[in-house]
Amino acid sequence: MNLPFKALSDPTRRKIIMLLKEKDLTAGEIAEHFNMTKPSISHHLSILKQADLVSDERKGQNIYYSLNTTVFQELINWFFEIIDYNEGVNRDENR
Amino acid sequence: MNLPFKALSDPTRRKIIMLLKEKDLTAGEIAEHFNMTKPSISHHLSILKQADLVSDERKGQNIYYSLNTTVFQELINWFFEIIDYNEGVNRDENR
DNA sequence: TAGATATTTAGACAATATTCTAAATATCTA
DNA sequence: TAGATATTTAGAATATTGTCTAAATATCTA
Repeated sequence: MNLPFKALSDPTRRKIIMLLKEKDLTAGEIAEHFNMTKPSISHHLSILKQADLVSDERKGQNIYYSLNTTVFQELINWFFEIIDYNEGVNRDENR
Repeated sequence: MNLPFKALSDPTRRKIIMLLKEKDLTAGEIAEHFNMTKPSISHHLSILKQADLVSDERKGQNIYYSLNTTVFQELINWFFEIIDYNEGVNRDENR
């Protein structure tokens, strides 16, 4: 749970996530949205990948990035725990 | 939205949140749970406070810290947007 | 009011993170 | 296979963050 939180702590990476929410994009297309070099964006993508928040797939010369919703679900569960949301969720208290 | 994400990126601060989820605690009681000096914990508390994730209230010599669920709700909404959860939420698509 | 307790503030230092340029790797196409 | 395009890797510079010690502030009580 540490890597995803670290990954989300940077605004550039959160913006990348917002872009990928709309549709899958190549590393180059992502870079176009930022005032930053491609190696820097590549580094951010690598951190998102390590955190398992995105996945990548090469198609010819391009590498397409896409969102990995699984870890986001886990994060949402973490937050629910904080605010003690427990309707419909398996919890000892409900048994 | 930047401060809360930054605040949550540190494991010590997330552990503090987990402690406060159970009950309000003084700065000293919080510090007892960590292998770290009190000034360091105080600094972490200050970051959580700036991010509006916790609030503090002095009672005599002690300062009690407690969780501020509002910002957590906003964070959950941010995550819902990512995974495109939109039941019961006001969205253009539903109009 | 002096001393004890709880906590924060200030300032320094080391560890991490972000960004850059230059170079390397992978793939496509003429 | 040579050159073009897309992307990553390596390494360095700078900025930010986390932690510490020492000192300051606030409150309580004898």
